[in-house]
Amino acid sequence: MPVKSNTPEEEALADRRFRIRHSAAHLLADAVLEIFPEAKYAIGPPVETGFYYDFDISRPFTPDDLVELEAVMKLRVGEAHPFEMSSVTKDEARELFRDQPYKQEIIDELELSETITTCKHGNFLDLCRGRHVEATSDIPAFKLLNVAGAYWRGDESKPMLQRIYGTAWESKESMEAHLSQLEEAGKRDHRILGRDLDLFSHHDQVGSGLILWHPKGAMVRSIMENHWREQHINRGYQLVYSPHIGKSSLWETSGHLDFYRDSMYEAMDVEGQEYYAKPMNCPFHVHIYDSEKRSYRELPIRYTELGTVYRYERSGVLHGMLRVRGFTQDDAHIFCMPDQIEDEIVGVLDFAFDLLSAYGFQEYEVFLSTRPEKAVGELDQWDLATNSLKNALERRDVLYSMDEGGGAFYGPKLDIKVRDAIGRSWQCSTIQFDFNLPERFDLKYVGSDGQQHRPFMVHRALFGSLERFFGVLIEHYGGAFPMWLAPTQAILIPISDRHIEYANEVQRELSSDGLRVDVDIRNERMNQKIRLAQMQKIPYMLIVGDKEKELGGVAVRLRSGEDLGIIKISDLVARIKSEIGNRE
RNA sequence: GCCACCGUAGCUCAGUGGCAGAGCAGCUGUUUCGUAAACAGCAGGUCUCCGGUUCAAAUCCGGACGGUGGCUCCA
Repeated sequence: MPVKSNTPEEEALADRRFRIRHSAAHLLADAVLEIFPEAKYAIGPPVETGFYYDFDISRPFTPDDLVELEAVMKLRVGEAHPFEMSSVTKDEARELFRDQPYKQEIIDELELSETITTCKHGNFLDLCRGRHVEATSDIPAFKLLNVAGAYWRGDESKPMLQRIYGTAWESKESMEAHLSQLEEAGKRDHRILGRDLDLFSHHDQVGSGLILWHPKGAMVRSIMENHWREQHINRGYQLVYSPHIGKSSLWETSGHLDFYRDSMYEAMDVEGQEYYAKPMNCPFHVHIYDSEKRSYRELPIRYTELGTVYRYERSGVLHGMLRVRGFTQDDAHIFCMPDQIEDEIVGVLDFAFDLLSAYGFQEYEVFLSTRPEKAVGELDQWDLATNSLKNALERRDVLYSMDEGGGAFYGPKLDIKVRDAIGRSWQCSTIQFDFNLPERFDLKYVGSDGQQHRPFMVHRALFGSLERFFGVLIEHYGGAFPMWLAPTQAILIPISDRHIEYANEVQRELSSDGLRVDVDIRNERMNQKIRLAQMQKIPYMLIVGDKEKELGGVAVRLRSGEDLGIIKISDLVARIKSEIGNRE
């Protein structure tokens, strides 16, 4: 279920790539200094599929500069300079990099006990802790890709540097494969498919980060929602609904106005009272819990809602459906007793993997985040919660990575990332403990001992948000939704006008079986109709002409291009229904 | 928000100071066709918006809004 750990061969390749990319970064800095001697160089690490290097330079780099820089780098590869590491003292390092303020800053932060190492190739020297290839000639393939601004140390109060991104590989073939994967990812871009398939749009006049769901996108969403709702009811969740706004006192009690205000929209005045658009659903669910005295016999209580929230996101971070300002979380809050926690977590894990696998996700990465420095709640509660997360993962044999100190201030959490059809990871599900809200709202239940107790509270979302998950799905499927999700499952293509009547007849029959079927009655040739259906990625094209009408069937073409020949209507219905049932 | 780039018809894009363009999509007609684009005609624009320079601005300058790639943050 989760991704497997690496074999020794994979580890060796990863190490080689690290060295190649790190070395390529040195070549880049070398080239930049050659062409722009006044440039200050900052840092240049290897990253997942390449490397980057940050520079402070009087004018931004242009695409033409990249071409020139690449040429210098190629020259260095040809010159076959060895990479030579040496150790220096802190004072020597300061002297070597006396004109380089960013290097000085790094040197200042190094402990005295640490060995400071430098790396030299040709005339270029960099502060560097190492792992390179032998010589500049050992970089078989690289390419500079783009330029972007990046804050020094990722801190927006610090100066903005110019970052050059590149990619580097152990062979030309691997690089070509990577570049064509980028191209493939480009073709799957949900923003483009969203328009081409008429799924959703944005409009200037509506506002950035706000989605308009068109009928086809809304059809897919409503199928997802129905399936989701059914699953939740089966698993003992209770559906709730809550409003989109709430009074300031609610957000004061919840603490959102203290801790989350930057992400909330300004208050609106209603008869002298301040109301806020909700950035989260939890305070409402908490009040439903608190609407009567709760007994231990009622627990666990699981409330769930497709709750639409509004969060202020800075304009630069908005991205299609993946990062928006108004979105619908598939939220749930579980209230339970300490001894129920572990089973609840196991239940959520099973649910998450089950739901995600319905969408064709088979590989996951799981991250467990523990207590940060600043946190609320008792230590023993944190331990109990963290251990129950660990135990649940172990009971289900799920491999996971630890993110020590990466939890929220109010509780530890589990995040699940899915791996999509072309190998990219997307954060979806999250399971978070909350020691803060039960305290702030003074939540209680009466235990078997007749005493008042504080319940544990767990937030969880499986899709994360419908907008984001839908965007991921579009890219995962490349727009070709499986039968159960396809907004149009089949399209009838009459060969000439005289076949329209029969096509309509077949459509009525298929529709009465609950299938989503259109008829292309445009005055166009069959080829044109097939072309449109192909581009719309409709699973089944049903061609009807004289032969089909006579035999009482349809000629079936799949979007893969496969021609199934003439099939009887009843057989077709059975076939489609079986695909829907299997979520193929 | 910050850095860079971009904004011309529904979409993709030409047009570097002198009459606003093409392909696809749309509409009308002709055609009635066997597995990825029939043919013809028509229509479609405040060149994102506001201001400035100029005899003259899609084009040059400033600002706003929107988008793209990153940074920070995150569902």
